[in-house]
Amino acid sequence: MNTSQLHKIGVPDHAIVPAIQTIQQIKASEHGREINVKTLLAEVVANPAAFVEHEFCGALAQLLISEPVTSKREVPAAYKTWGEEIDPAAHAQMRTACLLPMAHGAALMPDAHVGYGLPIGGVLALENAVAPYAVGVDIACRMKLSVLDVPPSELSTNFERFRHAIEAGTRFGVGAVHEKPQDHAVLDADWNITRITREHKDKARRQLGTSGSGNHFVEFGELTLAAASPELGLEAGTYTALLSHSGSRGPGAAVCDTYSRMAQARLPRGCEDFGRLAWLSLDSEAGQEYWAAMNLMGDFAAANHDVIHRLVSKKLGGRIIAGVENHHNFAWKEVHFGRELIVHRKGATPAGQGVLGVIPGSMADPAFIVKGKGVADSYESASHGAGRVMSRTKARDQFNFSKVRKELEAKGVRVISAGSDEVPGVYKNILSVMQAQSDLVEILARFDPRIVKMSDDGKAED
DNA sequence: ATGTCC
Repeated sequence: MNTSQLHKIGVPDHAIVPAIQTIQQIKASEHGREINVKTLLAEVVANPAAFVEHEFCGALAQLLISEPVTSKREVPAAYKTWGEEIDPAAHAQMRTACLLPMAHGAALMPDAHVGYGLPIGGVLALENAVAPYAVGVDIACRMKLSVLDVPPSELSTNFERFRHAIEAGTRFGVGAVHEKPQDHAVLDADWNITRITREHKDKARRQLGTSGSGNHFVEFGELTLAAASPELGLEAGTYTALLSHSGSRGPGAAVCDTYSRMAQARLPRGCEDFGRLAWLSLDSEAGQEYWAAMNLMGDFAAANHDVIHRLVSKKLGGRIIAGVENHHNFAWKEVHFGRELIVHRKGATPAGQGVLGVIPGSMADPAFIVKGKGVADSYESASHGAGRVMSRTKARDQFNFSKVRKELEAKGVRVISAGSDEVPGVYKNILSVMQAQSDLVEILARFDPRIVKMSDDGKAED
């Protein structure tokens, strides 16, 4: 039996080596070949007390019984909150996260709402451990904005040209792929670092350049700079820009699922009820594997946006003259308060001193290019958007998209497609959210959406 | 947010 088979029958990390030694002793013994070691070890794991006198399994059983209890923190780590009117359930999730044994601290962004394990809009700093659901299902869900050398006046006069560029350049929906697979250097990376990335490489190839579902979008809009920006390399003025919101699609979801299951199965005694907040030590093999796979998914998600922008700008016949991009579901090794920490941002924008990012509002409201101020208490983070105020199911009951579409057209926003669960009314006011984090980020430019495409299957969660 | 092997 190998390590992963032993994990599968419930042998904890610290008992793997003794378990292998036990198997070797059994196999070397007189009747060893007649014994089904897998069944035997499973019985020992299930009820170690019954095996303490066992000829071969006694030592292993004793080790399993004396398995140390890992204590939750007695007092939760502190976290600071930006913004008002955050769901008490999101605060409850954050307090639970702050009880993790290796929690250093956390922060809640003004767009926070309930998610699996950690709230979306949550920042969590752990010591030497990574929690897959504190990164999120969509590993490296991210934003990319490209400024194009196309006059912005075209946005209102030439809808068909922009619509065609989006429709031809990307694909929407759960499971969406490009019929003609695209290529990118990320496919030359080593996808054999883990079994799950190896098995998803072909799907990654087919999904390069796709936008998925839920809150993901591709849109054209008008970018306004009130002043020249040396950071962006642009003069004051208005520009046509392309903005996309997508992530690591199927491969990233598979990585999260695989390693979160593994982490949950290995929660130590005393910590079983952390559920989806389960973590992997970076000293463990599984932790190292997740870290490597997560980083590959970061590169894949960036490549995904690269391909979207390459294809859409080519179909449009425009040239990219400037741009900004950032992950907002990811974990980084960073130094804060003089310590190296694993900073998880799940629906949070990196906002270190001088770091650029994009924070979108909704299809009817502006997105902002921001520059971080490096505030320590937020672990140098900001929100990743406006934040939902309404569940998707409630939104689908409450809104009729064809009616909303007309209202949006009156405001100068043309929607190619979208679901009723993504109408502007399901989001907080982005201007209030930006106000609530004005100490965290400075606004460099404003992007007003004009031509929007989202998935219309409206089934996914963010 | 994903895809249909808990």
